Order: sequence, then structure tokens, then C-alpha cells
Amino acid sequence: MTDWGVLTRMWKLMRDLRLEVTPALEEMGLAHNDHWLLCAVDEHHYPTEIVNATKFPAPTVSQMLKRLEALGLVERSLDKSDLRRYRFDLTEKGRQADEKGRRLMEAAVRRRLSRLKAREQQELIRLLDLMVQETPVTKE
Amino acid sequence: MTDWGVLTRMWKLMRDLRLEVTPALEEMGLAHNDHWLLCAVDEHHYPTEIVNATKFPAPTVSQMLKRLEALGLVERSLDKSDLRRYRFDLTEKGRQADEKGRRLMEAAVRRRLSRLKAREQQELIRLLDLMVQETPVTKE
DNA sequence: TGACAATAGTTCAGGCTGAAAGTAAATTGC
DNA sequence: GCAATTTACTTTCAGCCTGAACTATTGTCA
Repeated sequence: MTDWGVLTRMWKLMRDLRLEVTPALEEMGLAHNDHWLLCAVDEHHYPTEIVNATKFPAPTVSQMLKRLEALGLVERSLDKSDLRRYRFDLTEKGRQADEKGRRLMEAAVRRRLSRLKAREQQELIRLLDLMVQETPVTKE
Repeated sequence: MTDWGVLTRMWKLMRDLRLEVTPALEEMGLAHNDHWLLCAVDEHHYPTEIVNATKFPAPTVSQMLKRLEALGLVERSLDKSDLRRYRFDLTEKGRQADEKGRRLMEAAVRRRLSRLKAREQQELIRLLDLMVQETPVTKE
């Protein structure tokens, strides 16, 4: 069945990409998901927004931010206009880690994606895009 | 850049599929990766083979098998010809859980895949297949 | 045969994840 | 103005995951 075929192939692909990239990320002190968080902090500066963007559970984000803060990759500051809120920003070190992680991951993808012709790459993106769209939540 | 685009889309897709399917799997007492293990046990009956097939670390497989055994989904038996080895098989209950999990995951994929035309679905599989092929390991 | 290496799998300790509960500030409604 | 509710985020705790070290059995070869 096509459904199963697509699922297993994607699963293997993501798994293998992760296996390729994890050792290098670990040398930087990053757990495998940390890089996605850095990306999120780069454009969403508040925990709630980061939760919405990444769909990681709130406590996970809280812990990750605490850890990344301890590593000096993100910086926490109080929002004077609403004392419940913390603002987070990438530090210079954080920006570099983000850059480097991103290059690593891109390189891993490119090794595989380069097997496709340019037109096929475009087509792949288009098809993935169709699938990524939100499915309307069905109520019960 | 195309590489990044493909990566982020696939990441989101897998994440969302997982979020959709996890609650139902949890009701069955399964953690999010357990289903892949059941699939593996269905055709590879020894831990070492399961490690190779899934690329989960050996201790992970060991723990998962112990847990699934406690749930009555897999069955452990000693290999008389090599006392270091254990053989694992799905129980009837395990086969049913495998079936059910698979139907759940297929349904989740189908909801998204059905947005593509039949020919596009075939094309997607073909492109994914090209990417999944093992990259020869570069020695240093 | 008997020492040494290789193989199969497990145990353990520590880190990551996430549901539930907690704290603190802001907002709402009377 | 002030109790009740909402919002923002954190802490707690239990469970899953995994690298390192371990046990037990088999294979090798002198």
C-alpha cells in the first residue's frame, strides 16, 4: 500500500539523517532537538510562541531554554511591560551554533537530495508542501 | 535553499503524524516507537537483527522487548543451539496490536497523501526511494 | 585442553520528555 | 477595589531512551 510505503521511507530517511548529524551536534553540547529550538528562538522570542511553532510541550521548551541558557546560547530577559513574560534571544554564541547546526543538517540532506534532478527536487518540495498543510481538526 | 526546505517540511510532517497517532497508541499501552519494534519482530526474530533493522541502540531494543514482553505482545524463548541467543515472536495479542497500530498510522498518512493525485503519489515514493538508499560511509 | 577474543544480550545510571500540578502576574466582572 | 479567572511560565515526577560497563556463552588457536 502506498500510505505505508511513504511512511516507512520517510521514517527511515529522517532516522538516518538524524544518525548522521547527531554526533557532530553532540560535540557542540546540543541534544538532537536543540537545534530546532535555536531556529525557533531566532524568530519567536517568547516561550509561548516557541511552543506554538515547534509544538514541543511547554515544559520541554522550558527545560530546553534553561539548558541552552546555561550553555550561553540564549539569553533571558524580563519583559518590563508584562512581568509574567520572559523574552529570549540568541547570543552571539547561539547564533553561531544555529548556523553551524544548520549547515550540518543541510549538508546531510544535500548528500541525498543531490541524487535528484533539479526539477525533481522542486517537485518533491511541492508534494511535501501539499502534505504538510494543516488538516482541519475533526470534532467529536 | 532547497535542502533546508525539504528538511523542515519532512520534519513537520513526521512530527504532526506522530502527534496525531500517539494518543491512540498510548491507549494501547504503546510508546511512540513501540510499533516499529513490533513490525521488526514480525520478520526479524533476534535482538541483533532487530537492532540492525531499526537502528535503535541495543540497550533500547533490550528494554523495549522486556516491556513488550511484560505487556504480553511478544514472547521470548531460548535458542537451544546457542544459549547466548533469545528468540522473540509476536503473540496473538501482539499481532493484533501490530495490525491496529499499522492501520492507525496508515490512516493518518492517507488523510494527507490523498491530496495528491495517484501519479503524484507514485512519484513521491520514487523520489523518497532515491533518497533513502544508503550513503556509503566515508572513512577518515 | 585452556587461555584469549568475539558475540549476544542485559543492567545501570543519567539525561530527555511530557502530563499534572504549582507559582506569580495580569485581566475581568461585579 | 478586590475576588475569580486567565495567562505565562516553571517545577515535579514518572517513564522512556541510551552510552558505558557487565555477564554469559561460543569461537579460536597454540
